Amino acid sequence: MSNQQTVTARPAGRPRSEKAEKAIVEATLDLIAEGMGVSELSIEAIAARAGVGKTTIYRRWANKEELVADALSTLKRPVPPLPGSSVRDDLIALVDSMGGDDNARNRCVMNIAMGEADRYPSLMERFVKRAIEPRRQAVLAVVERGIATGELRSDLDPQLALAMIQGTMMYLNKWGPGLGLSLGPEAGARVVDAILDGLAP
Amino acid sequence: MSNQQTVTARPAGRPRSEKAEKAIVEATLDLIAEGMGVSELSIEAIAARAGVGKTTIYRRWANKEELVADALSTLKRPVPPLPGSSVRDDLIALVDSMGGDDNARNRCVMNIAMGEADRYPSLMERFVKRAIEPRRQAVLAVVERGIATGELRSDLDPQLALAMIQGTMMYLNKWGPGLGLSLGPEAGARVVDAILDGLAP
Amino acid sequence: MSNQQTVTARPAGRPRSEKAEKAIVEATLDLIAEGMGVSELSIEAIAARAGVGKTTIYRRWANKEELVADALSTLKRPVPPLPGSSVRDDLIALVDSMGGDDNARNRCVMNIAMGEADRYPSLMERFVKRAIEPRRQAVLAVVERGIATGELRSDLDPQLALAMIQGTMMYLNKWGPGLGLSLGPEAGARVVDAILDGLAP
Amino acid sequence: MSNQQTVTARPAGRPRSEKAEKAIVEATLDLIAEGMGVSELSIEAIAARAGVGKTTIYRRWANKEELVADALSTLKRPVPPLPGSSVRDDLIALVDSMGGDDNARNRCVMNIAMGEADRYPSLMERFVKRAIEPRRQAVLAVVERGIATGELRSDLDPQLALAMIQGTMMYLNKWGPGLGLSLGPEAGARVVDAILDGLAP
DNA sequence: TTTTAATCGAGACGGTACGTCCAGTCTTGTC
DNA sequence: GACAAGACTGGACGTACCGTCTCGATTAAAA
Repeated sequence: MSNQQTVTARPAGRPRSEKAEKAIVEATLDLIAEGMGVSELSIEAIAARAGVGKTTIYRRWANKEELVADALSTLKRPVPPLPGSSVRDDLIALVDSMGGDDNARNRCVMNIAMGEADRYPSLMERFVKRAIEPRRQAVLAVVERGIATGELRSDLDPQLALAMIQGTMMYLNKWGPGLGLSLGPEAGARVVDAILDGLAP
Repeated sequence: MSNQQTVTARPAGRPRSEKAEKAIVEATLDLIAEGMGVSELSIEAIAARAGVGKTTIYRRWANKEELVADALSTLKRPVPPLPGSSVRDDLIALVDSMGGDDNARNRCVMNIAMGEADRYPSLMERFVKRAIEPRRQAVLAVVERGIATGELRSDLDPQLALAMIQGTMMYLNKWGPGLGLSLGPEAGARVVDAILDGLAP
Repeated sequence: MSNQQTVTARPAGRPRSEKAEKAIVEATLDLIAEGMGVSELSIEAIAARAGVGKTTIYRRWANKEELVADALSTLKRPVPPLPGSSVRDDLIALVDSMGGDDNARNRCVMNIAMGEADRYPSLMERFVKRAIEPRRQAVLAVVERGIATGELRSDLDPQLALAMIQGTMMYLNKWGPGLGLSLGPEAGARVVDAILDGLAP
Repeated sequence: MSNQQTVTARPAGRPRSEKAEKAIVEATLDLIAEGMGVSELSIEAIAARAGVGKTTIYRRWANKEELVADALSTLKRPVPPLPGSSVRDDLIALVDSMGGDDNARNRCVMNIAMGEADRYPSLMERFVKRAIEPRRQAVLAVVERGIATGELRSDLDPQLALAMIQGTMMYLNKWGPGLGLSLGPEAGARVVDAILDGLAP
């Protein structure tokens, strides 16, 4: 008689609440944004803030790191569209998109997360894969195209170029404010020019 | 006549044991080196490892961060002696001294610490002051001297140059190994040359 | 219609484990019986002995006194059945039941507890209410019945009589052994007779 | 030659300060009188209150019990002078002297001490010897004299009589207030008469 | 007068237990 | 079954005292 059969068999029982999931992720990001570091973060605090039982969290994530990694992934900024007019313009676009974030919470969370990333192996792994790697690939592509078009030196090691570009950006991101160097909208061009031209006269 | 007067009057009571202090710091570094992150680190474990009462720790440091900051400070690598022959040689010396550390434990601890640093405000502050800032000053001095002697472009923003040099080094330090770029002895020159010459042909 | 309503609504969440509660009380009594005084008793030792987390203890009792008071209450010896044949027989029954306790642990615990009782106000209060007062009431009833039936002097102050009976018993209980006066089975009658007849010829 | 010889050779070095000793005992009694039980009492608190180093306490007493026992001994009330006119008068004098104490602190301390006494073996032993036993001997002497003079029954067991007298007094001392029975000046006679006459008509 | 030696106060030492907090798991009744 | 609520064991937290141990400074008899 009843041979009703879905392809991906919907499991019996009450389905998991998407609302709860969203509330948990939001609560996690809120708490991080409020200055709570990843290790100060407590599952209990997240559950309370999200109005959710601890079980509901542990049913979805094995531990805090998994949860935080997932939560941060929801913030990953997509690589910005590149004008493509020149290597310089593309890099400026990338630098600018890195520095500014309209959403204060997101920037705050990203900064905190970056700092803690390498203490939490699985967080690191996931976070790198979803948020860092795509950006790296984009920069790498620009560099390689530049070498091909002759805009960049032909003997350049792409990885080293990458290190210069991203390292400088990250350094400024982290220490810049304390040095009177902000990554404001007009600063992108200056930074990119310095990298392109080098220090020697 | 005898108005002899000690400058800093020794406080009453039994003086604090330097041996205990040393044991605590060593235990802390050992545990960090064994892979225990700063937040996994427990005062009780440190006390047990050091063969010391918890009180003896709390008498000296208000909390874990203070202790870790102090412990890390004992590892601060001195800025290497600079040859002074040229900006290039000086920078190579600085880059090389950053990459390598004979003591495996120290390198391990430093790496872990750097990663966690900005999650612990006071740790950060102290650590920066004692271990980062001296190095920054050294690089800055080299850059400024280079501008003065004409070895570097005269229109260079010293802070921006700093960001390029240190940012690149830190990036390579952190991500380099995973990219096939090690900061080995011969690599220093390549990196410094790339920075000095820039990416443009 | 269906306005069915339980009087005391069962609270949400997992109910407290009766097994744990029992284990805690037993562990407490065991430790006291093993000679540990109330103040030597440590919550940690109780938790370990009971195989229970400290939290589980603190969830139920605010502090050591509350726990000990409750634990002792479980030992309260019921007032023995009184023959009722005469005041003398009833008092002998009461005196006898006080002296002997088949359960060595219980006697030990009671003795220790009695000694410490008045140092712990709340312990005292609870312990008196549950273990002392019923006995007092029983003696008082016997005395008052004796006055009514003419077995005791009609001008007797019942409270004073009570003091004589129980004070003498307690004194013997505490100091008797050191004076060659035990409250053995045959002794009850002698004591009661002395109290009834007075010291005067 | 040097035949100089003191009987009790005064030891070399600075003699112990009597002032410190007195201050320690006073501080101990003060703290007990302020409601601190013997086990709540801390050596550190005593030292602080007495303005004395902990060493100075431990040099004189091996532990808290020894100190408390000694401190209480300084409060021992002497057995009152007995009129000697009759057993009844003597007992009344004894009962009265037990109930009242001009010094509120002393009474308070005694009450607390009595309650805790048997939890601290050495305290108990010393306290009994110095404060309880003399009184017991006095009562015993009165009883034995009474038997000899015929004021008391000739077949009386002196120890049992003792138990009745002191047990009743102690019971009233402890529980009396809560029962509306105080050991005030006029009450002594009533109590003694009840004991002497017995409960039977 | 100068030792010499035991005392003093202060306070650090290695420990034990405190009462709190949270992790990660388990157990209810309801949806 | 998933859900919230909340109990469970376990373990680190930072505090308070324990009884012991240095310290430099007194203090008084012996040399």
